[in-house]
Amino acid sequence: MGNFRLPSDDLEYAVLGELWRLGTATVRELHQRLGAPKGLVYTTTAKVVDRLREKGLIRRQRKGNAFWYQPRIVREAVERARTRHIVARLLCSTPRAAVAALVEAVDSLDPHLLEELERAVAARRKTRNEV
Amino acid sequence: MGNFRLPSDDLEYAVLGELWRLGTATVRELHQRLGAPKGLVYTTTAKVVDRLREKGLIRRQRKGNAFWYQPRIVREAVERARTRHIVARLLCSTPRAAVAALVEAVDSLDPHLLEELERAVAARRKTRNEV
DNA sequence: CGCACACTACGACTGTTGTCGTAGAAATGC
DNA sequence: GCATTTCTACGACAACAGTCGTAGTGTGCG
Repeated sequence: MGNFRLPSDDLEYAVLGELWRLGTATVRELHQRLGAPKGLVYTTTAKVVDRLREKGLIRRQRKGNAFWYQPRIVREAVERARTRHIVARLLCSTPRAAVAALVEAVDSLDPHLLEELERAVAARRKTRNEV
Repeated sequence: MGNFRLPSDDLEYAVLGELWRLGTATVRELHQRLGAPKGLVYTTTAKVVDRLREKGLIRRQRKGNAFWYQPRIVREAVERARTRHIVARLLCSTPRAAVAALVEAVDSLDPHLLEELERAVAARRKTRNEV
């Protein structure tokens, strides 16, 4: 896996996420799914795509007159790294309180996810015990 | 609670967190605890403190020739808002996978926190059932 | 008094992201 | 062939955080 910088903010992640979902897409498709609904102009989306390419996160191939873009790295690796980074920052000061805030945030965002969280914790503990 | 913008990045949060911990502090104290260990110069810390004040997050009082700073808002409110914001961004694309990544991140950061997380989830569920 | 030291104020620069505009190249339609 | 559309390339700007330097204003000590 080559060098890459993690994208740091929302729009870049949204575009990358969409590319992971679609597998392959043109700027126009990404723009229609992401930029346009947010009221952005085409070139804004194009710029974001371009910067993702500069960062080595996606690659492209000429297809006709346009380019087709696709992710260059597997989703899981990036999301894990990103999540770890964010969680580390979240928990660094007062871990216990932060964990509680985290649970509360998940629940208030979508109560279903609290059950999901519970399952994930249980699964993780099981994995840990097995190994 | 007046208007304020959430601080967005690490150093600002670190300073704010330290102020919450200490209750009251001068720039020099904050610098000795945070800036100096990171190799920053005094004025860098001072600037961060100043920007926190611009954002309405802390206030100050003259004491002799220096200022004493203290938080203007309660820790919990800010941390909850911050956590919710971050978690929302984390979970927006693929919630289930993101929850798993989150659990993994917590565990890999500090295994003790996995148990803490489990307790927090249980506590949250209980609260929810009672209410 | 005069010098050294500490504190604040403030400007400046860099890097990053979001945002857009313009310009040029390529394809398409008539 | 020419006009319109569709891409890409790229420069530009604002906002923001981190970072530092300089200048001014004190306080205190010899």
